[in-house]
Amino acid sequence: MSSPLPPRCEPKAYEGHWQEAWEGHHLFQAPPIEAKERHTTILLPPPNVTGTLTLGHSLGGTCMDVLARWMRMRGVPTLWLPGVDHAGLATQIAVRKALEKKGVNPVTLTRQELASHIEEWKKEKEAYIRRQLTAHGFSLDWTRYVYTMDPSYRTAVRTAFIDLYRQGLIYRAERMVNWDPKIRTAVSDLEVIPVEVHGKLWYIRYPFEGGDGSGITVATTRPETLFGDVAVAIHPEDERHRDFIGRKVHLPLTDRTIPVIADPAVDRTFGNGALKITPSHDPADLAIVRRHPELPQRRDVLDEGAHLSGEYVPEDFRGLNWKEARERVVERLRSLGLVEKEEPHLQHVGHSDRSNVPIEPRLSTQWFVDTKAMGRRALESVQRGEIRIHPEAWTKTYFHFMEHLEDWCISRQIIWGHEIPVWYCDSCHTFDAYAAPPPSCPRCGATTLRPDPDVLDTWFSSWLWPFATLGWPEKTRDLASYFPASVLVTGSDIVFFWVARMIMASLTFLNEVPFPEVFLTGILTDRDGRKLSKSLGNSPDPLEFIEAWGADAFRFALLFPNPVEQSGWWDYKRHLEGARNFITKLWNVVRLVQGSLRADAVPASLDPPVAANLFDRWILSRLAYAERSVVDGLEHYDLTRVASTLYQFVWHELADWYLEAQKERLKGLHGPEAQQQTQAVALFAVDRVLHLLHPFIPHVTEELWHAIPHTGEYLAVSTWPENPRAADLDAEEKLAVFQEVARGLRTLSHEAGWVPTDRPNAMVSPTTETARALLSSEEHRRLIATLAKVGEIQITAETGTPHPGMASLVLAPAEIYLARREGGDVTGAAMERERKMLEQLLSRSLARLEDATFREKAPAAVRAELEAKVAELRERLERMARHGVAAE
RNA sequence: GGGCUCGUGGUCUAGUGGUUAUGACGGGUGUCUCACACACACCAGGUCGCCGGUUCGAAUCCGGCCGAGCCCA
Repeated sequence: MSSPLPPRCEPKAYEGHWQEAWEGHHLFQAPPIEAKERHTTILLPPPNVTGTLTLGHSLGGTCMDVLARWMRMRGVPTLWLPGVDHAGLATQIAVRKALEKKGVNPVTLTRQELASHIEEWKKEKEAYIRRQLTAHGFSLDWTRYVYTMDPSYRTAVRTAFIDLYRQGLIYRAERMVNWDPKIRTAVSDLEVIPVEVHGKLWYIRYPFEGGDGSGITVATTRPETLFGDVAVAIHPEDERHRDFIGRKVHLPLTDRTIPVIADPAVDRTFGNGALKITPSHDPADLAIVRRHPELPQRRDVLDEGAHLSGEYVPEDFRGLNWKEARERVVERLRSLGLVEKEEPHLQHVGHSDRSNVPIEPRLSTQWFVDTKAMGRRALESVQRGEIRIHPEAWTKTYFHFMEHLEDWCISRQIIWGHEIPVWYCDSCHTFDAYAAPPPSCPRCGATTLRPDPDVLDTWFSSWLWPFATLGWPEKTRDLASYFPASVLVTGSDIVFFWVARMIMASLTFLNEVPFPEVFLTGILTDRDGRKLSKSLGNSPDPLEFIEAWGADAFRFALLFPNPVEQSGWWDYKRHLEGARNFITKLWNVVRLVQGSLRADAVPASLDPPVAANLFDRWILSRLAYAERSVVDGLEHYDLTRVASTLYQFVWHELADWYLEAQKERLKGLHGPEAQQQTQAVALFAVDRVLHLLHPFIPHVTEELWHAIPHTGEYLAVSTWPENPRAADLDAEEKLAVFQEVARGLRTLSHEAGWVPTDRPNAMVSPTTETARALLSSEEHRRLIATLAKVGEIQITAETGTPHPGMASLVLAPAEIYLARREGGDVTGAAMERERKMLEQLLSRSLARLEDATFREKAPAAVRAELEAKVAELRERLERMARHGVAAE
């Protein structure tokens, strides 16, 4: 027999204890299994070691833990593998910032020194992240922990690169790339965020060569790039400028002339319809010069840090950053009278996701992945249903993205990351990819090979996550048994960054989709709608919530009452209080049952005990319904619905009605036999509900399970109930009547101004067979009286009769009467409310029934149903009328 | 500019052709009833964004409008 539960639920008293016990007993270690054996693998998106976990991680992690624990309880070998991502650029930036704060100038550090600072940072964050994950109670297999820079993971990255390179799917090329001038690296298309900027549009006159000062006026938002202009372009059919085609204009502030050309890509509605062409600093301009081979194809005037530089820039402008340069250029043009007008201009300027500075389009030599073929396969695998995305609406977005996929720029000019495994030979001017540093050039034998100085985009390592974590390219046992994964749960913000690329990688390297199901959660934001992030400093630390409310309440609060897919502001207080209150309710439910157990109480078995009375039958029926609903919800990843079902069941069925009704029997007030029977059913219900809730709130359920009779060591690995039982409709119908009568009496009592201790006497006259049978039981009558806080309930066969001195209410199954309070007035408000509603309903129903087309076209069943309803309403209203509540 | 979502009581939300429109929070009133005031009981609060269509019947299906959000240019 267990010791009594403390009156209050104190998560701190047991959460850590169970976390240690679970891990100490290796409950979450995935067992070795055969290649095709049934299993569940859940992919934990590896958090970045850049920082620590945010609420978004808590949400996703909770969803995953629910699935993992559920499957484990069903006896399925389950792998949920933890790990962290080195997050190259993000981490490098974070460490540099931290160093600057400490007064260290990161620029003075060598590559090695900076790397060791980053390594130190990583160790610290890694430990904290692990603490955070553990504190949530996540059932991760820590024996398989992976870091994306582990030696084996390095091998995977290198193998993937070389493989694609050999197939010609990775290539090196000079392209217009998105250049981050602050960090001085290329970034991929996905890392460019369009930002609305209130800029200006300058109208600048480019005078005709040798002319009278007249010229063509171009409109530009970037006057500082003027030195890189190679032409002025107009639309070939633009009447305003057509005559100028072929003429030359003087490029202001220089001694050069450039031609006026015609190109259909020019937007006639922008400015005056004349466009300055700067091929080195604008992708659209580059496209135009490619169609005009007679023009210079390249004329760089901005360096890697977005400063004016190079031979085309006049001496006194060199070295200015783009902002200063813009001012200086405009000023000079103005003094020359070449600025015709300037107007405010709202534009979208691409900003770097990482450093938040405007992206400079820049011609640069980079490494790319050719995504055409793999993108197509990844698209088709979803089209064919080999991968299903939830919520389904995302499928369309995925298709749209995959249909417009561009090649992926994977080289980054930073130090933190996986090196590009390519070496250059300066003597024979060749390069190649190698698995290990080559001692000499295989072509010319030179021993002075130079490694590529760049590193790979972090996503080039994380896209291998589903299999690199299992040992690929080695043919490991884990890879054979636990790949592919069963499900991926992640935020909808990385569908393109990560999900799409993992699908491409798995199809490319293993010829298989990485997971059949993708479950996307919403993105939690702050009150202003900004995504929670460590760098913005707007994300609370999950540990704070766990500390204050307990891990279980925190987990439950993330899933309930709002749907997991919902993005937006998470109302902490409201959610956490609700979850805590629910857990307290559960605690007290178990405490009541446990506190009244007889010494002979035995653990619940898998089969339900024999029901001794109506309430037993009813709760077993409701429990069976809850179980079916929970399994159905879990199978459809509808975790919020499951949480809600369990909330309703525990609170409003088990606690509010079953335990209230059975309390006396449970406590032995009706003899040992009744007590024993009731306790068997109560224990069964409690045992079941603890199982059902365990995936959601593992700690408190484990704690409570150990406080009641149980078999087995841990609830975490106890057997999930899988024997669906049918509903007991007869019991449900009877209980509905029971509840209606009890509620009616409460309403009357409250209305008459009675307080619970008054116990006014009541009278009930049943009007249906069910009600008559139900109320013929002395025990039922007594229970209704107890639950409704009334005194004696007298049964009368008389109906439709007002009793002097009593307030009455006409319900469907019965008419109820309650003694009036001395001096209290009886308004009859409840009856009046009811009557109004019924009359409304009646007139609406009659209108439909009298409609000729309805009678002609509606199905017979619908008609019959409506007719029955009308008859019932009429009958009830008539009885009400006899109670003195006349129809208007 | 293109694409995708979504508009249901004060707030959040369930509900894909016939229901007395679900629940939670919040609000009001009463109660410390021996598991729980982190509770119990009762009550108030909705023309389901607007207009039109389909249908015997629309919160639900279709079209338009208005509004909000997300993604991609």
